[in-house]
Amino acid sequence: MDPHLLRTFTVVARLRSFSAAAVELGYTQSAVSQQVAALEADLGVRLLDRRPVAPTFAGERLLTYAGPILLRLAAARADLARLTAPRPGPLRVGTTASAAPAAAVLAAGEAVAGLVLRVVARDELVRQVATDALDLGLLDGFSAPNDPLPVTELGPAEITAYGQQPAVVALPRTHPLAVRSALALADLAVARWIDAPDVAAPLPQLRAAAGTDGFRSAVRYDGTDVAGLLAVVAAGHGLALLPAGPVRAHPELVGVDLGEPRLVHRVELVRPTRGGEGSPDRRDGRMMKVADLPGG
Amino acid sequence: MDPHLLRTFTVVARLRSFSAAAVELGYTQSAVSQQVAALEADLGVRLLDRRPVAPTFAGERLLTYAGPILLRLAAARADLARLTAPRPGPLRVGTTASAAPAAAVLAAGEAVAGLVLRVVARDELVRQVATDALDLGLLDGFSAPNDPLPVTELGPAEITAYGQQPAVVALPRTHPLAVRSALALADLAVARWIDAPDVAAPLPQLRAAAGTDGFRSAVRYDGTDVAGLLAVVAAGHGLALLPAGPVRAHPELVGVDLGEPRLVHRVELVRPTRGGEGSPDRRDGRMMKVADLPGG
DNA sequence: AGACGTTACGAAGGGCGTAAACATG
DNA sequence: CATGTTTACGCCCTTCGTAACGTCT
Repeated sequence: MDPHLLRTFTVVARLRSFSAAAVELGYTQSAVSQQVAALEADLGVRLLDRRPVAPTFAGERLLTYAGPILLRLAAARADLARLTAPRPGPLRVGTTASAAPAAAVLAAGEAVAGLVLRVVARDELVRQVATDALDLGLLDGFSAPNDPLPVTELGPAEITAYGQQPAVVALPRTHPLAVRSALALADLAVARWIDAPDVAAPLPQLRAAAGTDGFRSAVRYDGTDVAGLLAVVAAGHGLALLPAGPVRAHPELVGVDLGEPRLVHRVELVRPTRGGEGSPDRRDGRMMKVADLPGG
Repeated sequence: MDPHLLRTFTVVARLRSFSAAAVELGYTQSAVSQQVAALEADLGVRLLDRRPVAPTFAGERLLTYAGPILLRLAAARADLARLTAPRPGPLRVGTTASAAPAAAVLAAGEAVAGLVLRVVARDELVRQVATDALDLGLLDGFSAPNDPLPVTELGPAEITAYGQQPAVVALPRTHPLAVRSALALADLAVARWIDAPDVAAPLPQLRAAAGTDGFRSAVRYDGTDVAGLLAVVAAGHGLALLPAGPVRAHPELVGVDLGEPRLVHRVELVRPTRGGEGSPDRRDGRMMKVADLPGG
């Protein structure tokens, strides 16, 4: 299973075309055809249906492996390259949207020879730090207090807690529950929620944390900015679990604390391991107490 | 970065000899030398010191990537092979030592055309299920209630909660704390502990969960059986955090519940994904409520 | 001198491109 | 018939083994 073939296969599957893949990869169409045939012969399974081109079931399955494998290969190469020649140029910091305020603070302290701040999606962030497209990443998410965020490990990367703040249920001031001082998550399962996976706590995670079904939503918010979502909540379209900071700063909203299970909004720092050897035991290193962040 | 070269490199690094690696891999010494040279040329770094043969710093680094990459490649191949031809023969169930009782129960229900029960280490278990050396695995560990155990993902494997039981602090009956009905983990940081990472909750995990240092130990227990460790605790060598079942069954020991942070002993079922496509969202699927197991 | 890794060289195999054949709508 | 994939074939490059050559103890 040559990574070369694997890569070609993934491109063909993505573009759903041998010829388009050939162009993207700089091969002839014939070569691509041969590579796919070779991979299929090696594995003894048909991976792609032709005309129209689409992955078979086995092909879909292989795709779930191929991505991580190719990513790790790239990460390994990038890591070794970093060891030999230190990169010149500005510090490239990546951040997920909701961690951007934390990134700004961090960058203010570190900025020396220029700075590039780039807002990227969660998966992209880890990928880019691993492949040396970023020097540093800030990742946000929701978890139990002092619990690490789930991050797919790609090699010896250091992931350290950077800060956390309480997560609160965002409610319009006029909402009947807005007067309460605390709310149990399970009691909110029947409420109407806004599905905003990139900003608020994802609804599946709420279901898991509460151990119940529910948390249904009629409104989906696909943006990455808090301000927009806050407006949607204020308009009464539904609830959302958000970092306390921005909710409390909004004039028309109330942020109500969660009783058990408590959740926090957490920011973690991702960076390539520098001095030490091997990957640190993530479980040990990350469940420590961390300073609470002030603003969102 | 051909996996072939990667594999050769890891073998040379492990055996610390080009010639021995050549024998193990079925190549000539010359070929091994050329492969290593090719890999070094490709990456632009010296990976091995010669005479004596030992990985350089960059080599050590590469080794941390190579293992997972080669494992995933093997897992992918095994997975696709499983899709095409269903394996004949007995059901091969692997289990970590402390999950063996659960495995026995499970096996009793499933046994049809023979059964092989194999006790293996934690890492081996996941590895063997991924590479189709096992059909099924039972994995144990300690975590917060209803929290998944941390398992390195190797592909679309289904990891489901199988059961859990409270974790208790094992104390000799004569111990001053044995009369308490519950104990806070943080208060036990100064006690003497037994370091038994394969049976009891690992001390680093306790430190992490309590958010404090401490949990020092003078005695280490390297076995995988609970009975032996229970005897060591009964002899007064120190404390250990263990599943409630076996502790309560021991005549000379008392098991005291934990206050916050509460911990449970958990058993999870690992098996290759059957019908569905892609890997299920682990975070969603696994934080569900699970039945409590009776015995340990 | 002996053990072990490297280098030189020739043979076999694999992989790519060109071009012709083939399938599908 | 047009578009797009596969097959045939020749060339080149890679990689292995044999064997001669360093080099360290």
